[in-house]
Amino acid sequence: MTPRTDTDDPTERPRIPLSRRRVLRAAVAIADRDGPESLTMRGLAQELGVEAMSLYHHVAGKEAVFDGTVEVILAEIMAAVDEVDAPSPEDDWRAALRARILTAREVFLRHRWAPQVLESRGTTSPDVVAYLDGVVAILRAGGFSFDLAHRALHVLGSRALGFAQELFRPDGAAPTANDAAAEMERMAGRFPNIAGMLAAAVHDDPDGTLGFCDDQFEFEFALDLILEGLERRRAAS
Amino acid sequence: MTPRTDTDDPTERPRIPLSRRRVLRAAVAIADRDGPESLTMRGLAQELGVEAMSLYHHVAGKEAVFDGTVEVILAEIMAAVDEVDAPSPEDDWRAALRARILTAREVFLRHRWAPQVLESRGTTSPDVVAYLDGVVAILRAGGFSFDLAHRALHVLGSRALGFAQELFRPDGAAPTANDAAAEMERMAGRFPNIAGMLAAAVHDDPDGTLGFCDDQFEFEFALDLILEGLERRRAAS
DNA sequence: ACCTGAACACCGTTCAAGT
DNA sequence: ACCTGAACACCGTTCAAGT
Repeated sequence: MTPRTDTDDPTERPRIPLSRRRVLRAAVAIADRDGPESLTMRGLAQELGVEAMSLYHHVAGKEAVFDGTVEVILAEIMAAVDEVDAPSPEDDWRAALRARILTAREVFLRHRWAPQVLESRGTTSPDVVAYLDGVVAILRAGGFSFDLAHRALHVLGSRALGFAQELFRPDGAAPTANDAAAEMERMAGRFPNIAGMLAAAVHDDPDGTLGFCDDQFEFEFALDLILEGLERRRAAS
Repeated sequence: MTPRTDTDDPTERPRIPLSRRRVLRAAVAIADRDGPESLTMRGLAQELGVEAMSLYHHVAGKEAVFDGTVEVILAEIMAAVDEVDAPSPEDDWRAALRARILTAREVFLRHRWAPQVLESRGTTSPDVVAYLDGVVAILRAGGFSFDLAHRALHVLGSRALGFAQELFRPDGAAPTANDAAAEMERMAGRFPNIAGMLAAAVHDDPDGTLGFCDDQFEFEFALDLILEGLERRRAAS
């Protein structure tokens, strides 16, 4: 007898042995498709054609799986920032840092669930530290003291990794223009200033193709404002 | 027979009827004490001396409970900002906004779990919109166009509510000075720039009483940098 | 060494029944 | 109207057993 089994069924793929790497990649795939709240050990096992208990030979538990997905995302970021060609930080630290951050951002745009999972981790992963080490390297090359670089990390916060807290999230409701108009009417009473802001934005973009906010534009506006403030303090120091 | 039961046991408090308000206050109390991950419907019921199923007469389910805790926190913030006496925004929008934000921050410092729960809500609660309406009101009084006010909300992000993404969270490990030194040694190899930054910070604060970061100082530094950048753009507009 | 089935101790929630 | 007990359909995880 050959060691191969199930030869009668050609649809059965030869079994690839389970590994930590395969488990984590499957976890990222599930989060990409259904969101992180849909990630269960049983579902993850099913995705891999295996029983749930087999996972525990490769990861410590569910929390370790989430830690692992952050690892995968950060690795993707590190690979991306390594390839981008930006000005040397000695010549133009702002352009160098800007390029790094916007490159990292692209990865998070492909994995929109990742910020929430990253923030939910109790402790700072070494991969995040490694990424931030590169940020500090750029600042140092640009003439920052360690102290001012430290300030800079705090000012940037999650923006250093390319994402920002959005307090204003799309409602998802208001599918028709009429609903939107009714919603606006209601808001004008309770929230006159927000309503005025919304009206002004709609005026600038009458088709509303962008929705209320162009996230990329807002992100870059905020980033440039911060980089300018940091450069001002660096020059004064 | 009187309707009162259990008169034999004087420790049994007369039963206060359950209400949405009581349920949500108990939920906040549990989150304050044990963290939001420890909040379960069964535990919440026990805290209220009731069966789990009774809760469903006052809240739709667990997600509604979390929505409700955000409501409670935002109400606390609104009460706090109403009482603070700050410069009129017409005279000094920066001072007025700064005072509002630092007041909101105090509430989050009393409920450190709240940012994560607030961010986990899929949609923007009306209470957050009400708070931001006040922020926009200050900006408008300070001479901002609706458009620039919109930019400002995005730049501030969660900082408008008084909290910021901290990517660098205290490890909790390294309880002894020796452990910390060993940790530093290890970091110097993999993360030379972060390690240098850490060393510089320790040098400035040899007792290490503040830990690595003085959060309040960093928050205000970042806030002031942003307010300055916004004022510059307002003046130029 | 790697995988599994059955079981345990939890969850949120439904439902029919009590008062 | 408000509360409850039993039950259902899930979880993550342990353990002893298989190969």
